[in-house]
Amino acid sequence: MAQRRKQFPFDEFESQWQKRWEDNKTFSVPNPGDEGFDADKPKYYVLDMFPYPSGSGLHVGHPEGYTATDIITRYKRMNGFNVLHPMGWDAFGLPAEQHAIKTGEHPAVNTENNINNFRGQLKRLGFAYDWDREINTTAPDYVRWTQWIFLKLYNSYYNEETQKAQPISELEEQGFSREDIDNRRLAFVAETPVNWSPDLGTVLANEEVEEWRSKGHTVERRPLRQWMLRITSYAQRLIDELDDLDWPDGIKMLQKNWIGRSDGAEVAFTIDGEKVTVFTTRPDTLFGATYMVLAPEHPLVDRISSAGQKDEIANYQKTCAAKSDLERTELAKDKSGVFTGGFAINPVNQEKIPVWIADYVMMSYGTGAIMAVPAHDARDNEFAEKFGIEIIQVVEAPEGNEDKCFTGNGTAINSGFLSGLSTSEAKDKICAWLQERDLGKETINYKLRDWLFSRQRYWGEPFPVAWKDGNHYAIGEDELPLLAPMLEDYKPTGNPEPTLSKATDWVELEDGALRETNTMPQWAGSCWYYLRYCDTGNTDRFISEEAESYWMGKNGNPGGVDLYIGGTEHAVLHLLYARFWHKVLFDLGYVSTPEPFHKLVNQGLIMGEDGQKMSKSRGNVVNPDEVVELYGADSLRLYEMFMGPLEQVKPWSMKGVEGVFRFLARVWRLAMETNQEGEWVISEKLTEDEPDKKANKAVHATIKKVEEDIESLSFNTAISQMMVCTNELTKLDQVPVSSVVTLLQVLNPFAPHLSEELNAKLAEAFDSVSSDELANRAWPEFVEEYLHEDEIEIVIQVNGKVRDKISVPTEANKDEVEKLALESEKAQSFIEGNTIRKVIVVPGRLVNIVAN
RNA sequence: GCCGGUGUGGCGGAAUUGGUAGACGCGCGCGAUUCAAAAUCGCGUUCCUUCGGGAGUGCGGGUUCGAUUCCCGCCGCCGGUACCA
Repeated sequence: MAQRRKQFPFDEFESQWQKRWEDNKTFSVPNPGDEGFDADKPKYYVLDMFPYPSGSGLHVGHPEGYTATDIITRYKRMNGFNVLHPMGWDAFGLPAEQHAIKTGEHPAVNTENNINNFRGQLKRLGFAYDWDREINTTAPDYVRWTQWIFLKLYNSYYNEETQKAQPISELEEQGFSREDIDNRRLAFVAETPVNWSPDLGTVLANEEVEEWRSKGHTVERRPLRQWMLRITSYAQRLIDELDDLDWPDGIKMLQKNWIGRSDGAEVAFTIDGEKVTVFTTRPDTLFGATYMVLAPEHPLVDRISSAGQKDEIANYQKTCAAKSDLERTELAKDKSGVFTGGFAINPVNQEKIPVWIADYVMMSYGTGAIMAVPAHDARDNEFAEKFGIEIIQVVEAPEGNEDKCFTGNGTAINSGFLSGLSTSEAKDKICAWLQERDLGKETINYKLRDWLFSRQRYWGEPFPVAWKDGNHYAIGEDELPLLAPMLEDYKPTGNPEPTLSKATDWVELEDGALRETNTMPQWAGSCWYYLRYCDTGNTDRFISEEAESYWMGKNGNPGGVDLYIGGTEHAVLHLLYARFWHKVLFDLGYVSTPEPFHKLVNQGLIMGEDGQKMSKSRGNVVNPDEVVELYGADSLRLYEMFMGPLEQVKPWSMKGVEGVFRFLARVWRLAMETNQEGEWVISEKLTEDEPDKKANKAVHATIKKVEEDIESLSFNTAISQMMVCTNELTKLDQVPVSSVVTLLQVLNPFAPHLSEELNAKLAEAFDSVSSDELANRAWPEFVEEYLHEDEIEIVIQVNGKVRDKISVPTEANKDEVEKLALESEKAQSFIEGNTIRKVIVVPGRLVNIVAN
């Protein structure tokens, strides 16, 4: 069977250019102090979310973001920036460990294989990464600094007065006890109810639970002693400091909601002389509190429940404890609860109200106790109706509101000294009243919990910590990295005992101390990788001061990573964790900005050809390798950028790939044609004559448009403009070489292989064409004059409807245009019989004649 | 439920501060080239039409000389979150 001739020989030249870039280190960028570093150039740091090198290799979603950053990288380089554009591997993770359990092969081996595969795939797409800066989170020289940063967290506390992290040694100097100090570390041990997954053999962070559950794993709540990171101290800063970031509003909102600030008050009730504090966001409704609810796990439940209720209470507590979170929320829409037999005194009116326990109140939020105001809270209302508890209205809704249970702002009624006040006035007044009597105070609560940081897996960074006599202590920085030992058997223990505990030789230290056997979660490595890229090989520091200050510093910029592109799935995980670590490092003086990522862009998901999410089971997965094989890397890159707006979700189309492939072939044929023997030779149509007006206009309009579109990340419209330009040039009988080369220059960031290849071929044939690589040249400047038209088309509307189009000199003034428009016969035929009321002239666009 | 996003031809998608709706690409149709096909090139392609025009950007209103764009009220789809007091 005859081989179908390729429209252009991408399979021959793409790999050659890739090799050349690699051999010449075309995209390596020196650091301050290095040879070849040009301090006069401004810096630009473009970052991709680095991939987890899975066994299945790259999918089409990866090149979407990576091509976008690649275009920016190449474009910024051409515009005189020192561009940092690195790539690496987020390589700790469960699949490699599962593989080890199955085969007995060390996870590092499997990880290495996967990385080699990923690297090869990325290189075949021609990305302009500085491969000298490649990092791997599992490499000892990386683990070393992850552990080092952990020790910074361990050895710091949050000073509430200065609102920043400070060295723990300050507390030692102030004579705090060991226990107090340990309780204030940013990395600390606590026994709390955690998310334990028996089949994964590890605990999970709140942020991770949903993901694993959706993959079919069970997750249950269980009290365990674990390492935690005090992210809650940063809750307010993590909200406030979002303001100056150039992030999508949606992502900011997601983070804010996740952190979940609510403003309210704590109010002290008394039960049998025992003080019980509740948290409420509506202290103004205190007069409407008709019962109180404690969380089933509330420590006071035992003491206050009456003898007659004890059994029922105990039963209910047992049922709740056995329920998973899922059952307690999604499945249990119905309210349940038990009366304790106890009564609480409402401080504002001394009313005795019944105290219940119910699982709609969570021990982990607020104080684990609420005052229930069934008239103005939907949940309390439902509960009160079910159990027949009194409902007292204390807020009058504004006119027109008919809600059965009004939860908005209104006017206080039946509320003693608050009656008649607006909700916000009443809040202020009651808070002041409570505060005066020492019965309560204004409080802010956050949904955010401290970050559960330990895992029971093998394939993660060990904690640089050991235990002796029940106390933990940090191992010396000089002992880092602390690497996990080889194991015969990587199987989880099946209970919360970490896998590493099997390595008894490793665990037991000479002085009788025992190593911590938990490991860090996969997030640890990604919390600071963007810093390591700045100074990859540094063996003295995680990042040098000079490198940090140049790449991450302000230098007249907003500071931090200038552009960060990745998927939305990390909105509340990686992006929140990394911001937290960065702020700690900032407080301790290691980095120069409070935020790591100045501008964030989320690329939209690429769906399958059927419009469904790509998945193996649906059989709609597109393999990028196959696309490269059939159409070349440039086609894949170009297609993914042409599909639609970067941030939008969009379906794949193989026909669409063919479309951009055809476009590239047209560009190719602008410069090349086949001779009698069927070989590619320089096109006869090319000329070294000066481009005429038409050619200049086409090319310079393209420079302008592509430039604007790259700046706004509107790659799809930039490509469409280049298509227009190519079509225009193709139509010419004589094609000016200089015009073609300029088109190749603006196309280069998008389709680097083809554009370089053609430029090289043209350079051989024409003296006027430089043989310098396009990648190293300056971005062309468009000439405004070439864009100028002598005549422009003006639309003539009558009563807002287009009736005619006329050509007028560009310089024509309003009156002239109006005059010409009124002379239009077509327009007149529509005006006939009516009087002209008004004529609107929009210069350069249209004339609208209003007549009736 | 709440929060966010989104809705434009047969399809992916374009449209400066409100100013020619449908750029560009796909698909489709017709033609050229060819022994034939592929590839390529050219033309056409929102719908309706009595060929004068008329309608049209999820639906219903409003502001305006003029609305895909601004305002009010609905509806659909996608994502996040879910008893957070």
